[in-house]
Amino acid sequence: MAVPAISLPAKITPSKHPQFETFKHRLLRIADAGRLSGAISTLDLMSHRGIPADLLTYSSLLKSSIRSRDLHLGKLIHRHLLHSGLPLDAIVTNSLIALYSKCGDWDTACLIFDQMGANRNLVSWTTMISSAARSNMERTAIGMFCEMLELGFIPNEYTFCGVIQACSSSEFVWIGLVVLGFVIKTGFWREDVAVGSALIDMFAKNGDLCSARKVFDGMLVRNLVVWTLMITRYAQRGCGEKAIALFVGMCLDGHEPDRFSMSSVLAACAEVGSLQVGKQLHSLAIRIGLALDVCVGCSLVSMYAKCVFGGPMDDSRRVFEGMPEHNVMSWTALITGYVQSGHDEEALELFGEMIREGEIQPNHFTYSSILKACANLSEANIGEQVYAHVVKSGLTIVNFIGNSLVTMYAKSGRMDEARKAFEVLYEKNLVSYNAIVDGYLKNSNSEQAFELIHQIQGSDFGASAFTFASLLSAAASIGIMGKGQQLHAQLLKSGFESDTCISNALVSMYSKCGNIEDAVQAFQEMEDRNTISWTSMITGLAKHGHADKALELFHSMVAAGAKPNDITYIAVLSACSHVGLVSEGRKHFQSMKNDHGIIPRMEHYACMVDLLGRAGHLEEAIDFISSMPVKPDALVWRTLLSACRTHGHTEFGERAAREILYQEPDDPSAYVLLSNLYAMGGQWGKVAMIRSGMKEKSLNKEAGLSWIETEGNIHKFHAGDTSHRRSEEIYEKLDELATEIKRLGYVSDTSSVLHDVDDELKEKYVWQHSERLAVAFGLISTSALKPIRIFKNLRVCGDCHTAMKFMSMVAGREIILRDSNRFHRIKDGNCSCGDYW
DNA sequence: TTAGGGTTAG
Repeated sequence: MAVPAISLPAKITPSKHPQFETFKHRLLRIADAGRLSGAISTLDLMSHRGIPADLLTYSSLLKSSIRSRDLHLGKLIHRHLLHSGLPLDAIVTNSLIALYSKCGDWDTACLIFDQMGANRNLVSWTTMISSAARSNMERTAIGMFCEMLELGFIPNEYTFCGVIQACSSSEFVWIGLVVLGFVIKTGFWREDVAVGSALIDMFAKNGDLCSARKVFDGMLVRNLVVWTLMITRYAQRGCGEKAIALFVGMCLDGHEPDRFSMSSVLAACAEVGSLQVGKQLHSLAIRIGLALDVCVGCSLVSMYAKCVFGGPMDDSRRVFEGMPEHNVMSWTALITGYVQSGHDEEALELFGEMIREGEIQPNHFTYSSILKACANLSEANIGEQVYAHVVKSGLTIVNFIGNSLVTMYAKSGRMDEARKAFEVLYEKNLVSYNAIVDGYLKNSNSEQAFELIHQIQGSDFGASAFTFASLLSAAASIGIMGKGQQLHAQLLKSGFESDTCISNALVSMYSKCGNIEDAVQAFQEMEDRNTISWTSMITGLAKHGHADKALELFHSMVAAGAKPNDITYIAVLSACSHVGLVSEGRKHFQSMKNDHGIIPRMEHYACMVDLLGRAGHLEEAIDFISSMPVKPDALVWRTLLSACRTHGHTEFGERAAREILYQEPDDPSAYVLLSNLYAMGGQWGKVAMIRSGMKEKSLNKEAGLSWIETEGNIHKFHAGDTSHRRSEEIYEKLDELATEIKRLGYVSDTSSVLHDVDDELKEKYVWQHSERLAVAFGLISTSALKPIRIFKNLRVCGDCHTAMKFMSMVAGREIILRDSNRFHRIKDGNCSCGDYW
């Protein structure tokens, strides 16, 4: 249908009415102050008295209604404009387009734009393109940009901003690169801050921080907004150190930080975990009068929470209490801080306080954090009560609340309920899938997990950098390297491979799948390394038993100026403990506190106990525990108990078990470790007592499970399993192996068998352990050239470890076993752990 | 007198 074009008047005759100037002045004042409700009555009064307003006034009023996104008032002004009978010029028509498109009435905007016909100018096109880009109609925006070019319009810096924004979506980045060619020719990217910002954002959103930085460095003019943008993107992409460095550069360049840049750099600082930098930023915020800003306040609360690593929340609390007013965000920031730093009970208390005060209603973020606290505490019952509140507030369709519910059930081991919550989710996203997959993995149901991973790949989430990172971590946790390699190949085509998060996920995937060589390669190929990259590599090397290389890499990390965090130190300490470098470990533990200001968490203390205990320094381990400034938790005692079991120290072992059971009376692992310890010493009476105690409490030892991937399928085995379709062949292979390795001198060590039964039966028990079934299956079903990769949910048993060394000799195959603790690379009768594990 | 860029909590 042809739409008649609006004809423009040759000249607008100015109003001659004596009161015109007075009213015009009043209207412009109203528009300036944004008090638009008065404008309509003034317009009414003017039309009543026969005083026409002019187009300039209407434009100002429209601009003001656009600024406040007030479509209702904008429409009233539009109606007045039509009644005035003034012939509309391009300027006021463009303002109308902007009004409707920015307020979400896209159809009306299009109608007005269509009616303009030949009178459309560059501003009309630009308005439409920018609005489409902002409303997630990237395809429309790009289509209009092309149409505009065909009509002969030359885009200016405003137009480029709009179209570049549209190209930020990963699907259209390739068009963005074509547009970049244009922009480079015009020089806009260097001279115009908005074009530069749009480009930086396009690259940053697609994970290419290097190109974003190149644009930033090439810009001739930089204002606070551009600096802030670059700082924010670094912070969001896990490059906290760079964000902080840039913030310093910004201040040196003479820009005083505002609430935006301050909030972002605080987030960066939280990510890096540097309390020292955080405190400096806090005092800067106080000096320049930003500390009382709500936004900055929230960032301070969460910065302190993240930087103390589970230590006291005093600083966060003080900032919160010093805030002049509280809103739902500040409450949520504090509650989330408590949850993130492991103070789940306090988080629940605070939530109760918030509800009791009743002035501020929790929102979806608050609920999500509280559900997480319930998950951590395995308090599914309280969680259900919280969820009742969610239902009442009508927030059930908020995706991540549903996800938190799934996580909560999954963490409490209630997988049926988790699955139900997952199935009824209003919208399933990757986080939902990750929550349920993770639940299945933790509860040893790899088939269900694997099936869901297939579903994820078949779904149309659209591959984003985040998708890849999640899929890689799913592949890593279950150990399906085939899937991980497929993802790696897809990544190379997708253009995400330069994303630091992705590269980190690749390093971790390869190392968790037992392929340390490819992990090292992925690490070496990285363009940008952050704390997580270094930490992942150090962890990988440590788990694979390359403690020397792990420590060497740690020194390179520090030399390269990257800042180790609490997790880095867990890797470093565990590297020392895996090879028994006791004094080196002690040194690192001191340096962590003294040189890097990292307050040790329970995990660090447990690492130290592990280091001392494994090396047989049990007395020192006990002394170390007594000297701890915080009350040792069950993890610390469990670590000691495990060391006592290794070294057969019954007295300390009993003490450790008492402490564990005092804190966690239903912990099956304490019973199992203790009964293993008694079994080692042949104290069968005590073993029987423990077992009957467990039976009374109906506690079950976590079942040992091993699995192996062949051609994308997971084959899972439990001890004595006969359910596999090739079970007969598997047992035949096992028998064959048994004969051969006994000839080579293998003698079965049955001390890990709990039962007081005769030796022959014990031998049968260990011989059918899940890891051996998996190895036998690997031998009959995989190529002789590749290593056999086995995964086990618990620690490998001593006898299986010995048997596998013999098996690697007779079969001439390398066996790579990942147990719950580390990797064992077994070749020609030797294991990379050096039998120290 | 019309068109463009940045912020906190999951």
